[in-house]
This record gives sequence, structure tokens and C-alpha cells, in this order.
Amino acid sequence: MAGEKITSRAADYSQWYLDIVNRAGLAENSSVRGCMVIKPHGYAIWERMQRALDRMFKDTGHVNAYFPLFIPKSYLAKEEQMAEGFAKECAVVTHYRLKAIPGKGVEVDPEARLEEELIVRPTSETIIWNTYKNWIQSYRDLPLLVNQWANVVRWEMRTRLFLRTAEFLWQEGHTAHATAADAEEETRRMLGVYRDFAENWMAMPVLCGPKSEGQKFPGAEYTLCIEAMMQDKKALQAGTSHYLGQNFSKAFDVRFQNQQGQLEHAYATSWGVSTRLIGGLIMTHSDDQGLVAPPRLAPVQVVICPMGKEASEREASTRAARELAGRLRELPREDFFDYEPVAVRVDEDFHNSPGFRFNEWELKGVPVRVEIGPKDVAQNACVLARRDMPGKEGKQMGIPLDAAPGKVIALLKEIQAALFAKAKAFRDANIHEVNSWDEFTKKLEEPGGFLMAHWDGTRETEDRISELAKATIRCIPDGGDTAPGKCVLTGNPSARRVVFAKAY
RNA sequence: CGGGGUGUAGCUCAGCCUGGCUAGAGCGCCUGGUUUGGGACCAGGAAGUCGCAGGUUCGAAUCCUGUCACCCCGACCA
Repeated sequence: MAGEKITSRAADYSQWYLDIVNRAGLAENSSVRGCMVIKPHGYAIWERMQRALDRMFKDTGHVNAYFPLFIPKSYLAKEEQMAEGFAKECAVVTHYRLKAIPGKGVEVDPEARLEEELIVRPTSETIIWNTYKNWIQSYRDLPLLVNQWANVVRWEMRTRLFLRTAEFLWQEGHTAHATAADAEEETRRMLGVYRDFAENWMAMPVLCGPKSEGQKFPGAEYTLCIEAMMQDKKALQAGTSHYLGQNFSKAFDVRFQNQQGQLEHAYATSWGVSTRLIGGLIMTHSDDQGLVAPPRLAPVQVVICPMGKEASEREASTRAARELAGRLRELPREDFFDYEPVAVRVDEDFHNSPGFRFNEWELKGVPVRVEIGPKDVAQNACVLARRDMPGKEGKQMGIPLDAAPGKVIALLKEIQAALFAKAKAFRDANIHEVNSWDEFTKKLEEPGGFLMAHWDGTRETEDRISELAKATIRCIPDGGDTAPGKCVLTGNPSARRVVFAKAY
């Protein structure tokens, strides 16, 4: 069996990431350039993310719908910023038919050129606002709160599994409102949902706030984001919520009659998170043993490993394991588990040694492992091992089987909280204030992390810093230091500190 | 698009420089047996048009030409 260890974080962080994705069975590169295959274990994480997020969207009044994958090329051009922002990474459909050539396969039928070429959606604002035109006539049609779960394509030059792929899965909310204030409130509200999800489900602390002008979404008035720190201290944009103003309603002429009988363009928002979150989850918690999945999103939350040398021992430990699994599954459903039964798996693979099985489940990130061997059966007990403390220190021996379900649940909750606390402590320890350019460039390299620095607020300075230091403004953090100062590069007056970091 | 590199078994790769007999290893897989509380072992076995197309040669994985694909660095990237 494969006894090889994964590359350590210290030795090669990006190889470590690839090893985790590979060995935990989360995804692999497909034969299609830039496109990944999300494998069952990885997709199961996405399904849990979807389930939790979808419930949060519904709880805030949204409904799901589905819009086309293909968008007429001309639509993209209707909103100028968007055309500029996305033109370079769109896949284009030019034909609608192939010709079979006997013995030679197929070729594009030159007769079948589309009159208007279609682009594969890189995001759906244009097709959706084109549709909203027909849906919105009166202020009574507003707000319109729609979300869609979909795939999108952005033809990236360089890809990394989950973090940046040519095709990825996401959700995109697209809302229409009667007033700017309503739309801005929605933009904020959904950022709050993302923050809640990131922190309470993924156990991933995030900074929240607007993006700089240079980093905002093409077509937005402004973009709010949640920004996380990975274990290599680089930043990951984990979710964005955009206030679009009337840019799209004007581009697609979506007007409604207000209570005074006047026609007005609607106000828009859009917001999204993607399978990139899985990359964030991996890089926030995992260790050199493999994936560490936060209990609320773990596809398998508890694995029970019966063990034994003799057939009779195996039978007895398997019986005890199955019984415990049954009792765990029958526990009352809780919000903590998204009202699902606890995901328990009994590993009856006696063909492999216990050590091998333990390592495999650790690689897969299962938060709690229950071991039941002959010694445990003899005393009606079991051993509990927690994933966030691999090895002996995370083991509790001699837990009576009767008490095990309660202990397991408590342990899952404890691990969820511990992962967040650990990630937050790490992030907080790696946020540094810097006050000069010299300090900026030095601290960016060592110790690295998020740099809170003054910036004069201009696009030119932002571009210059990114060019010189390869660090970008990640966000203008809510609740950050708002005392004025002097720009770290130009010395010009600065209204407040912003977050700089190297980013994924 | 520029620079560099790689295509040999499911995976990772050796062999190529200096052409030669039946193309190899490790891992994985299959069979049988011994094992099992932190990555077990033994024996046997299946598995490759050597990326593709030409060329040179008595003979090509190996040399030459062309071609395709992929990877890395750069450019690009809400």
C-alpha cells in the first residue's frame, strides 16, 4: 500500500497543497486543459457548503433560478467595464454543428457558423439583467432576490486545483432593488452571510471590507469582500459582494415605475462564492498528515475502526462499531450538523493494518476517529482520537461505549471551535503595522502576512506598489485603524490604513 | 506569445549521450499464504503500438526532420 508521506508545508508549500488534494481524493487535473475533475470526497465538501449556504440564502429571502450557460457576445459589450474586464478570458462558441468524416473523426462544419457568436458565461450579470427587463415593471416587483448555482468559465492562463481553474462551480446572487439604499443594504447583508459561513462553518476567520477601486469587480460601483489568510500567510479572496448601482439596469434598460409614477432604473447587487472555498478550507486547517476538515463541513465526520486479529475479535469489534454508528445516526438532528444525521462511517477493511487505516482517514481529514479493538470490547469501551491533534495527545482511551455518542458530538463541536481559534490566532499573529516603505518591503518578505499600511488612495500608487512589491490591497478592513497618516510609498496624506498582502 | 523542459506499464521514473539479443524498476493492481492497537511481509502473476508521422540504418525507445500534447518560468489574471 502507499506508505508515502505527503510533502511537508515547510519543504514546499504548493507541493504540499497538491499532495493533499491528490491524496485526500479531492480533485485531479482532467485531460481538458485547465479544467479539474472534482472527485467524490471533494464534491461532498462542496455539497455540504452548498447545503449550508443555500439555507442561509433562503433564510434571507432569496430564491433559486437558472439562467443559460451561453450568452450572446453582444450582451457583454453592453456594460463597458464588464467587457473590458472579461473580454480576455472568454470561451467563445462559433459553430453549432460538426461533420463526421468517415475514418477521420469529426470536424467543425464550416456551413454551421453562428450568426451571433455565443460566449460561455464568465458570470451572468448580462444575461440576467437582459431577462430582468421583462420581469421588472413596477416597484411592486422589487426587490427581486434571485440566486443561481452554476458553473462558469474563465480562460485562465495558469490554473491551480480549486483556487483557479478554467471552469469552476459557484453560486451567484443577482438582486434588483427600488432604491440605492436597499441595494447597498443587500450588498452588506450578503457579505455578512459569507462572513458567517466562512467563520462558523469553514472555521476560517476573514477580514471584511471594500476592495480598492483597482481591485473591484468590473461593472460594480464598489466591491465588498471577505479575505482570509492561508498558512503560508498569503491572502485568499474568499467571497465578494458587489453593489452594482444602476450600471446594469441602464445597460439593459431595466426600469420600473415608482410609487410616484415615475420611471426609474433599478439598483443591483451581485455576490458569489465558488469552489475556491475548498482550496481555502484546505490551506487554512490542514497539516503535514493530510486534510483537516472542519466538522461542520466534513463529508465523514466520524469514522469507527473496528480491529482484531482473530475472526472472533473482528466480529465482536465490528458489532460494537456498527452499534455505535447506529446510535450516532439516531441522535436528534441539530443545527450544528445542518439538521442532517451525523456522518458516520464504519471502516471494516481488515485487509489493511490499523496503522494504515488510521493514516488514510487522517489523510482524508475525518475529524473524529473511534477505535474499537479487542481490549476495548473486553471493557465495553472505545478510544477517541481527534484529527486536529494527531497521534497520542489527541487520544482518549477507555471511553465507555454508552457514553461515546455524547462524547463524540461534544468533541466534534470542540474541534470546530478549536480550528477557528487556532486559525484566528495564526492570522492575528501575522498582521503587522508598517509605517515606511523600507519596513513594508522587509516585512512583506519576513515575517510576511498582512501588512496594515497607509496608502494615499490613488490608483497610481496602488499599481506602483503592486509592481514593486508584488503585493496588492486586499481590502479596506471594516473596524480597521481609521486614523489618518502618510502613504507608505508616496508620503502623501492617507485617510486610513488598508491591508496589503501577497495573494492567490 | 517569449524562454526552458518532458512525453517509455494505472502512477513516478530509469534506459537515450555511445543504435544491437526477450524494454526495466519502484509503487499500485490480481492470486495464494502469513500478518493486524500508528503507513506488514513472502511467493507468483497480469500489464507498455516507448506521444504521433516520416527519414537514416542490416537493425531505432535510442540518431535526424516534422508534428502534437503536457509541465515549469515569464507575460496574463475581480
